[in-house]
Amino acid sequence: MESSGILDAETKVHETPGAHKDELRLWLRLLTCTTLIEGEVRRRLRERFDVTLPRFDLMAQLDRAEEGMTLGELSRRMMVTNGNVTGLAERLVAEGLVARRQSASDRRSHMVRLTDKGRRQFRKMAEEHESWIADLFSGLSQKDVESLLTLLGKAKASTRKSMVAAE
Amino acid sequence: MESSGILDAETKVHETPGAHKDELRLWLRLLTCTTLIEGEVRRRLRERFDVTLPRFDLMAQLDRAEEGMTLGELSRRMMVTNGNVTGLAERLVAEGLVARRQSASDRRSHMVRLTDKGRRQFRKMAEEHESWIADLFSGLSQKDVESLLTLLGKAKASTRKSMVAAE
DNA sequence: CGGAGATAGTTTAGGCTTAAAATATCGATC
DNA sequence: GATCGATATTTTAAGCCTAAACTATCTCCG
Repeated sequence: MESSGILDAETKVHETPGAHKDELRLWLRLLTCTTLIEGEVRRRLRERFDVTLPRFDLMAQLDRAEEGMTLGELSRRMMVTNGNVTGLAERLVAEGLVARRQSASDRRSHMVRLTDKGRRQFRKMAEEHESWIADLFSGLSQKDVESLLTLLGKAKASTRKSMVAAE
Repeated sequence: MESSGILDAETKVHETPGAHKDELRLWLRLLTCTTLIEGEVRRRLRERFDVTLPRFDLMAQLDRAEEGMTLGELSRRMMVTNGNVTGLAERLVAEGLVARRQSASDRRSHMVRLTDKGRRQFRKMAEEHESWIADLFSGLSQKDVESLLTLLGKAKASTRKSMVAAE
C-alpha cells in the first residue's frame, strides 16, 4: 500500500508560467510542516492529557504572565479573534484551570490567569510537549535549527512588512 | 550539555529539561509564520473572491488532476479527515464548481473533479494567489528561499520519521 | 459460495474559528 | 455634565475540523 509514496499538500506543484514558483513551493512546504507537527501535537495532547491544542496554547500564554492578562491581550498574542478567546476562556474557567476577574480600573476589561491547578497541570504538559517537539526535530542539526530560526525570522518580517504595505 | 561521557539512545531522549529551547522556539516561529500568511491569504481570498481557504485548497488539488480523484485521495493530499472532505465537496458541488460521480469499478468510491466553471474560477484565483505569496516573501533573497526549501524539507522528513517511530 | 477483515465514504457530536453586529464602558471635548 | 468616537468584550451565524461510530462494498481465502 505504501509503495506509491507519501501524498501531501505539496505533491506536484503545478508548472505555472511566472517567476514565483519557488515562493509558492516554499509556502506549501511551510504549511505542510506546520500541519504535520500541529496534528501530531494535537493528537498527543489529547491522548496523554485529554486537552485540546487551543486550550494548551491559551494556558501557555498565561503561564508566562504571573499576574495574568486581559482577554484582548490574550487574543492578540494568540493571533485569534476576541470572540474565539471568549469561548476558550469560558471552558477553561469551567474546568477550574483559569480564573477570571473584572479589572477594578476599567470595567470593560477582564483579567484572566492560571489557577494553581491550572499552572500545575500546564507545567506537567509543557515538559512533555517540549520533548515531543525536540523529538520531531531530532533529524535536524543544531546548525539547521539555528539557520531555520534566522530564515524564518526574516520570513516573518517580510510577511509583516508586506501586510502593512497592503493596508 | 555536551558531556564527554558516552551518549546512548536513552541519554539523548532523556536530556535535562530545558535542553531543547531552540527547537521549541523554532516550532513557535514556524507556527507564527504560517498563521500570519494563512490569515492574510484567507482574508484576501474572502475579499477578492468570496471564497474560503479550505475550498480554494480543495480546488487546487483538483486542478492538478485532469481526471479528478477520489474523496479519499483528496483527504490524504489535503491532510484532513474524510468527514471534512465530505462536507467541503458537498458545498462546492452545490456551488457548481465541482462535479461528483460514483466510480464504475468500485461502488464505494466517488470521483470528484472541477467543472469547467470551477476550473476557470480557480485559475483566476490561483494567479492572484501566487502573486500574493511572492509579495509576502519579497523580503527574502532567492538564496534564502532555496535554503528554506531545503531546511524545511529536512524538517518535514524528520517529523515524518519521528511520527512513524512513535507509532 | 461465504465469512472475515479491509477500505471508501458518511454521519454525529462537540469543539474551534471567523467576521460582523451588538453591548458596555471609557476618555476627551464641548 | 452630555455627547462622540474609541476600546473591551460578547454574541451570532456560518463554516471548518476532528474523532469515533456507522454503512456499504470490496477482496481474499478457505
